[in-house]
This record gives sequence, C-alpha cells and structure tokens, in this order.
Amino acid sequence: MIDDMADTSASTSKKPTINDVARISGLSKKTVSRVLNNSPQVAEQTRQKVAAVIRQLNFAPDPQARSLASKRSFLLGLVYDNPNALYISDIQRGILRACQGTGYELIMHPGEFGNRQLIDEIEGFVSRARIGGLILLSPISQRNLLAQRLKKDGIPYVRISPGKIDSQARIVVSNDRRGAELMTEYLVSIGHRTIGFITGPASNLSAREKLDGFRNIMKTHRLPIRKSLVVEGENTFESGVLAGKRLLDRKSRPSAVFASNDAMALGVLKSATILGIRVPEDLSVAGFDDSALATVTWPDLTTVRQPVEQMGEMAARKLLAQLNNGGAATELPSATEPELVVRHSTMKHA
Amino acid sequence: MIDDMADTSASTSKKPTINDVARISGLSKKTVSRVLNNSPQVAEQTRQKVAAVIRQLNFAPDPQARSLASKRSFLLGLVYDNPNALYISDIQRGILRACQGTGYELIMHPGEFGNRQLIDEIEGFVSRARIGGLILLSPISQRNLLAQRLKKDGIPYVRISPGKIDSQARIVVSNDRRGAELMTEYLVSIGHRTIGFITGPASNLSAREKLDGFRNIMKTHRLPIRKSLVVEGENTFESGVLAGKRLLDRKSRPSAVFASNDAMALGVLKSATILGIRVPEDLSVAGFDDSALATVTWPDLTTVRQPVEQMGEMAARKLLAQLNNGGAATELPSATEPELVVRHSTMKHA
DNA sequence: TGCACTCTTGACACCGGTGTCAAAGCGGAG
DNA sequence: CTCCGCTTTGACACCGGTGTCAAGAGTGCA
Repeated sequence: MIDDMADTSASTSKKPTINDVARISGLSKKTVSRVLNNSPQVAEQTRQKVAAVIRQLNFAPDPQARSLASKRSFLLGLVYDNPNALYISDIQRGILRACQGTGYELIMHPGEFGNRQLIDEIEGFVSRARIGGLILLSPISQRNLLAQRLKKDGIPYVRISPGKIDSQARIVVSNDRRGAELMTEYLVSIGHRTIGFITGPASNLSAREKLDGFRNIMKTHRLPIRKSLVVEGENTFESGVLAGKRLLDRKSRPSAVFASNDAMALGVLKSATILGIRVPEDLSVAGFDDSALATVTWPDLTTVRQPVEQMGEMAARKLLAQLNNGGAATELPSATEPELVVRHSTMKHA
Repeated sequence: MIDDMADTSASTSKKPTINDVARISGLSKKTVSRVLNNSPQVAEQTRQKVAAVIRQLNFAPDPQARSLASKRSFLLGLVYDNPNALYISDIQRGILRACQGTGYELIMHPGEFGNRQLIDEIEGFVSRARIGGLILLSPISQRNLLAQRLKKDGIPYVRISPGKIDSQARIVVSNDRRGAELMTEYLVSIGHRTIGFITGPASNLSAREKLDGFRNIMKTHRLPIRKSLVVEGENTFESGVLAGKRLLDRKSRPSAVFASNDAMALGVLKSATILGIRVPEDLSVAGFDDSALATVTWPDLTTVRQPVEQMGEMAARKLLAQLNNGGAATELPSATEPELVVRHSTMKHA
C-alpha cells in the first residue's frame, strides 16, 4: 500500500491524523474517536492502548474537523466594550489559563455597548465564526436582552459582572460590596470620620454595591453620611477630577475620599494638587481595582484589589462546563473575594 | 415571560449552506465555490446570478469547513509577551479593524519572551489550532530565530517593531528616531539647553533609535550631551524613579528630562515630587508613547504619540496580503509617523 | 441449550466546503 | 464538416473527524 512511504518518513512526518492512530493501534477510527471524547463505552484496556499511541505520535485532533463533524465548536468568544484595556487584558489572561490544554481557543470580539444592533451583530459573529460559547464583559454583560436572546438561541455564555442576576451557571461576580466595606472599615480604623465617596454611574450594579458597602460600614460606626459627600462620577479620570473638586473646594472638607475606581481616585489626586491640598498629609485618597494605574503615581494608591484574572478563569471554567456537560453546570464558585491594599495615598487622621 | 418573545422572533431558518445556494441558483456547488473564491474562471453572468442568491440568503461560507477542505486557515494568531496591556489592546483593535469583513478572526496567544522552548511552543499552537498566520509583537518579534523557523516552515508572519530588519513584507515599524527628534526639537525650541535623557534597554532597537534621534538634534543645535545626563532604564515606572533620582538629585540638574516611554516619565515625576522639584515650573518632563498613563496624572504628560492602532492594522493587512497572494505581498507601507503631543508637564525655560 | 441483554467495536454516511479532472459549449481554422 | 483549443461547468472524491446503527462477544437465566 502507501504505508511504507508514511512509515519511512515518520520522524519528520506531517501532523498525525486519527487514521494514523487507528492504524497503528489496530483499532478503528471510531474507537479512537471515542477515546478522544472520553466516551464511557470503551474498555479500559483499549483506552490505555489508544492513549499510548496518541502520546507516542503526539497526536492532537484537528479542532476544525471536529467541530465540523460534531457541530460543537472549540472557539470561545470574548465580547467586550472598551472601558479599560488593563481589565480586559487581565480577564483574557485568566481565560487563556483555563483554556490551557483543553483544545479551546479564544477569539476577541469588541462590540459597542451603545450599538442598537449589538445583538444581531454578535449573533452574526457567533454563526459566521462558529463560536461555541461567549464570555461577556461588563458593561456589555449588563444587557439583559442580549443574554435572553443568547439563551433562547441556545448559545452558551457566561457574564462577568452582569447588571442583574442570572443563573449561577452563567455569571461571575466580584464581591464589590465587601470590597467597599473593607476599605471603609480601614479608613474609619485610622481615624477618619468625614469621608467623601465617589460612586460610579447609578445604572451600574457594581457601583450600587460599592455604595451600599460604604454606607453599611458608616452606619455600623454611627458615622453620618452627608448627601453632599456622595458624588456620582463616570468611572473616568476626568469625572474624578470634577467630583474631587466638588468634594474638596469648600469650607469644611472630608479628611478622606474613597473613589469607587482607581482612575477617579487619580482624578481626586489631581484636584487636590491643584487646590494645594497635600496627599496624604491633609487628605487621604483611596481607590478601587488595584489597576496598573494605582502604582504609577506618587503617592501610589491605597486601593481594593479585585482578582480580575481569577474572574476570567472562573468564567472560562463555567463556560467549558456548560459546553461539556450540556448545560448541567456543576456548581463552580461564582464570586471572588476582594483584598485591601494599603499604599501611600492614605494616612492616619488625627 | 421569555417564551412569547421566542415565537415572535425571526423566521427559524437554519444557516444556509453552499448546497442551498447551488440548488436555488440552479448551478453546482463547485461553481458557487468558485464565486466565493473570486475564481476568474466564472462567466460574469453566472457570477452575478450566484452573488444575488448569496445576498438573498445572507449566506456566509463556514470558515471551518473551508479551511478543512482547502488547508487554508481563517485564523490569525497574535503572539505577545506582556510589557504593556494598553499597547496590546491598541494593536489588537487595529488588527480587528483590518479583519472586518474578511472572514478572518483573531486568536490571542501570550508567550514568554524568555522561554527557551518558545519556538516549539508557538509552532505547536499554530499546528494544533490551524493558525493561518502570525503577528508577532515586540519583544517577541525581536527573536530572529523564531522568525527564521517560521519562514522555513512556511508559516506566514508579520513582525511589529522587530529588532533587526526583515523583508519589507514581514515587518511594521514606527519611526521612533523621528519621534525622539520631534520631542528634542520641541524642548530646545522652548529654551531648554541641558536635557536629561532616559533610554530603554540597550538591547532594544527602538531604544537605540530614540537615543540616536535625541543625540542627533542636540548635535544639530551644538548642545553638549554630557554622559551623566543619559541614563538607562528598563521601561518601567520603578526604573524611571531611579533614573529620575540620578538625574535630579545633584547640584546642577537639567531643566528638562526626556524619558523614552511614559511609564518612566511618570517615575521622574515621582522623583521630582519627592525632591521637592516642581513640574513644570522647575523641571520639564516629557514621555514617549502617549499611552493611557499620560493623561491620568497631574501634570499630564507632554509626549510623542505613536499610532499604535494603525500599526496593528498595517500588520494585519500585510499578513492578509501574504495569505492571499501567496507571499507576493504588494508593497504596503511599513512605517508609521509619530506626532508631538504637548500637555502640561513641560514649559518654557527662562 | 437457547434466548435476552449488556458491553465493545466497526462500517459507513455525513458535516460543508475545495481539488482534480473530465466534459460540454462554442468560435475559428483547416 | 471536422478538428482544435479555450472557456465554463459539473461529478466525485476527499479534508479529519463524529453520529448512527448494527454486529460480535460475553453473561445470566429459564
């Protein structure tokens, strides 16, 4: 036959196929396929034999052929708008870690949160590229209609930091409330009594959670929450500057300002500088996220670290579980725990 | 609840296949395939007819089946280490823009610059995932052995900011030398005579280019370049802090410091603050890149904008050209032009 | 001994396209 | 009128796997 050609060139030969494995192990294509898919219908002895040959040839099934034949897919899509490149990159790293060795690959798909046709656009993407499942990043993860549509069409997905609750198998959230509590508790513990708070857009669930956490701890310590000390920003540096100005440019100002993300905290730093207020001597400033921004200024930011990469990994694991168990996701954890990071933008208040 | 939405929604037609198109247009599968691939062997009239049916059905060929059959691939891989998430994200956006409507998708593949087995690892990735071509980001793009191997194995690639020259069809570079010249010229024009320079690692080509640009303009203006005023950093914030300290903590210090990236410029800002030197009144500080960092401090950085996104787009276009023309890349531009961005970290020197 | 049933395995068609090669259509030359 | 060569089209196998279904082996029970 043609086999001798194949055999002689074996060392430098092309990518092995399932046929090679079948021929060498003396079994059929289909049986090899069963082993690849962990089918329970294979005798243990056979499984071993096939596995050995697979290792020997360093065989890996072609994902394209696999998905063509099985109508499964080995491509995950990451859909995001672009609030923050660092955040996306961390998430991405986490997802890729979860994909290691599973044969799944990640395809990036930027979308516009505001786009009216976003849903159709995303469905087109899924169908064109044969995407197996989606991971949706905030703020796009907050579009409930999108999630409904995906569910209806049977496209597996996981939402990271969604606006509303979805089934446990389909979401990953960070415990933002707890993070805000940690920080508030800390500020109080070092003597601050009058604390300004800069919240994110009210439409944003996690912004509300943080505000709740802040309020909760203030209440616990019987500290007043003056309305004028809670200002809404838009999670951007510029909005932080403005909010900082409103909080600081007045007779009696707070001794600390807690911004619900790092970019806004840096904005407060700018306002303070312009107003001649020294940080941290005259004013403590705290952020949230522990983004890369937190450590490239002076003073560097006391902030709350969100295990963003871990969230990406969790999301990917959940998605893979959906894809493999056909929806019956085993109960994987959905929430990550925040951590307080003390640096130099805060100090004890007399 | 959600069920009634399901009914009202669009007609339930499945994804159309090439067979549908063939049947409706009364032609064979193969002819439709020819139209899809712009084969010149199709009569104009036939082409029109098929195209009409394709539009009518909103048909798009399945990339997986296509690549399985043709051994082409519609997946591009972006290989990067992680010096800077913002940079990667900009590049990525550019690539995705170039991919729009081409049917190509982007797969992310982080790699470690230092990894001894990087080459094998990347080849494994290409073969496993059936990647059609690679875009290599600096610093990985600087590994010449990797490029050689890819060339030998016939894997198309484009390098962004490679260390050495490669064929025009395979590289995209930014004109770093020119950028440094622009900035130096500007600093001199506003009265600075003694200018400190923080360079990147000497092994890095673009770092050397920037240094050359700086030197060149200083020479043109007959300004002395004292050795003690050129300090090497590592492109990180911390190294910028150290370099800043060395430049500023002395009797006669420069009136301006030009750092060859933004992160190091921010490091200088920190050192200046600690030493009680006001920026920009007592010291002008300039950066390079116009990264997201440049605008989240006060004063915000005067810097050089690199059209990073555009570089990503150019790289993708070149790669697609290679994939479609089979290597005979038409001459696309390879270099981008930098732009001076003046903000508040620099001012006129008496 | 015969029968029903479970456990393993393989033959074969098929997923949705493309490559190969042959055939049909057509105009011009001999 | 026939033959040639070019253009245009189609039949069919095939890419590398999986789904379906049936066959062979082994087991327990009547």
